[in-house]
Amino acid sequence: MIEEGPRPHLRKPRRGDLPLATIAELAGVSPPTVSKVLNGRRGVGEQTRQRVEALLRDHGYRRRQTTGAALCVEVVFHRMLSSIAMQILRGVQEVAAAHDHTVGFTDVHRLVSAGLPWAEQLLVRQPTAVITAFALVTAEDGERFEADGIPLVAIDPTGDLFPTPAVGSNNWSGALAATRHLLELGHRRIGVITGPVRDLSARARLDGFHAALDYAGVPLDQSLEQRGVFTFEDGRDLGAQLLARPDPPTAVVCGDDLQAMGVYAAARDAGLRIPEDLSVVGFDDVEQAAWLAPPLTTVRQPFAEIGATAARLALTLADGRAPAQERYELGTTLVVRASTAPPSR
Amino acid sequence: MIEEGPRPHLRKPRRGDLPLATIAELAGVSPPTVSKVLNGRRGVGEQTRQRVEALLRDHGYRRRQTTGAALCVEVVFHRMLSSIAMQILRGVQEVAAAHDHTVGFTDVHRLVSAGLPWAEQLLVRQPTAVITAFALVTAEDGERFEADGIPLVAIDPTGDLFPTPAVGSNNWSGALAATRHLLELGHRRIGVITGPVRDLSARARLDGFHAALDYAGVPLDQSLEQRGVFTFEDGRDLGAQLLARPDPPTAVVCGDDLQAMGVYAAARDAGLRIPEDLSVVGFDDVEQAAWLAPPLTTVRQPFAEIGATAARLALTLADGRAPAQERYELGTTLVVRASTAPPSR
DNA sequence: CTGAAAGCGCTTACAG
DNA sequence: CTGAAAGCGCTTACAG
Repeated sequence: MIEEGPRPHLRKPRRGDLPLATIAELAGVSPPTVSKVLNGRRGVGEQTRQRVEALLRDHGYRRRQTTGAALCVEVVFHRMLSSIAMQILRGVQEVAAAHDHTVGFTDVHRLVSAGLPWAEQLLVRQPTAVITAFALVTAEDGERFEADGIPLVAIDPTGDLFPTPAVGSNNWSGALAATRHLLELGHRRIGVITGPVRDLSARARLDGFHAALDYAGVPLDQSLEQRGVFTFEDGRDLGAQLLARPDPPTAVVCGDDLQAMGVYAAARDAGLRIPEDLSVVGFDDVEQAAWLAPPLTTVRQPFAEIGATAARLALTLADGRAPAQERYELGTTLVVRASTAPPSR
Repeated sequence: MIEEGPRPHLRKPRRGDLPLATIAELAGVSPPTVSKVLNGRRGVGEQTRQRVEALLRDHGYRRRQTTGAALCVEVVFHRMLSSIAMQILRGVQEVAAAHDHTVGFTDVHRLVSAGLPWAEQLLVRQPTAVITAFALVTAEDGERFEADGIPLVAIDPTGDLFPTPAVGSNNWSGALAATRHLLELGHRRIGVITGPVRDLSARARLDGFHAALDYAGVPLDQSLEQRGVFTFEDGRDLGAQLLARPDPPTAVVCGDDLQAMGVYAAARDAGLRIPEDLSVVGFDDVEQAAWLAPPLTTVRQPFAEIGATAARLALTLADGRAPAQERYELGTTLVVRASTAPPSR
């Protein structure tokens, strides 16, 4: 790095641009006196203190000479649905604040899309710990953090290719509960729209769906299974395909709430009423789920608690202590609202 | 603060717990050699380097001895609607990253509710700048940051009681455009649901609404004006009151999209179709607005650009440069979707 | 309250 | 590649 002199347009150079001795000279006092003022020590005359303080401020000096890295937990997202990301951030923040840490936020979407090394950015800052809430963490990324002694905790990781501490929720059980709910209502032709099944969470949900059918002795109809990504558009388009079949399903289990909203749109376009003509179940329980018409039956993930657990785990590891466990899978809850009813046929 | 010795349960003491000279002794080398390794200088044998690196790592030392405060822009929220907060954060982050800054996130809801001084938390961290995206900043808060030389930029501030640099959007024009759109469709009985009119933004929207009626020569009917807060529930409840009137409005202008969603619910409950029986206009253009049935006509606020502008302003001030202006009001856009149509009567 | 002197921890420049 | 010596910037302990 090239050493730059103070840039002329700066009124306030960064702290340290001028040695403390120069400040002392400018103030007409000795270096020890400036040092005392800077560190809030007693034993400096009020006038002297004010003169020195003004100079320190003008030159960008700040109280509390922090010598260590920032006490900060970094959370990394990759274009996660905003309301979910926010809940996770709140959970992280609550725990971090209790440990005198602040929370840093990064959305690495563009970096990752461009194939750039997102980890470097975070390493420069040297946070106490890093929590990733997106899937694309490689073993190499993990090693970079390991080498710097910064613990990395993954929220809902795609793969378990390398042994990162991780926090997620019980996707399999959630999908099982959702599907059982439909079976108990009497549905037998149940469609499913999944997220990318390479993701552990999407795969676990699909498996839970299959398991419920299996337990109930309902044969699996592969033609009622649609795979897509976690978007409104895929819910709408794949939902429309299911509903356009000669023998359409009477209910649809969705990979997440966004897809469920898409299915609502597809049902409207097909002239079907929910839940009279079609039952719909989502996954996540985002805030809007309760505001839909009809309010959406869905599987709640405890996002704030996931964030809080990830933060606790990360800070425990940063402390060099052994955590109770390195992998947490928090419970999901079926929230029954008005989008599910017995089939009319 | 009491000086603590290293806690026995810590495997990795914080950097600086041990002087570099001790590491040198443990490694059987001289302090200069350790210094070279620590700073990545050349001229150290490979074996020596590895031995020293291992020791440094074990004792929590980290490369890049950062002596300054973290290069970080802090964004402070107060329970802001998550999808909006996220868009703002993304805008801030883009600009911050371009200036080698990271973004810190704080939701001060609990602190503010408890009457605790939220500013102190941020001052400890000594960020380059602070951006507040909530209303409750007092002149005293402003002075605290001023005293520490940390610029404070407010997003969409409630009041202009003290002269903080601020970034918002043109609420008045937006509401004017929304109301004109309804007038052009032929509506004459137009209801309005507002946010707390103490807030500048809510007040500006109400004034824009009034102005549009005024220009069109449509007399103002005070009984069609409902005041509440920016929530789904208030939209639903106040919307229901409007619709229950003997002479209900044929259209409703809402304070934000959340209230508009509430009005959708109220219309459903009243057996009214949107837009055939009732036109609805929102404000904000949150992501879900396009997914509603019918998709919501609303006024878009450029949240990401607001965040980016706030970050640019904050970093310019932190640099000690004079910004082009200290107050920015970005343009809003009417997005016409399917929730508005000519009145049936 | 104030500062000359000593000290601390790290880095730099240079000799081997 | 390595380290004794000098140096730098700040702080501490103490004398006035």
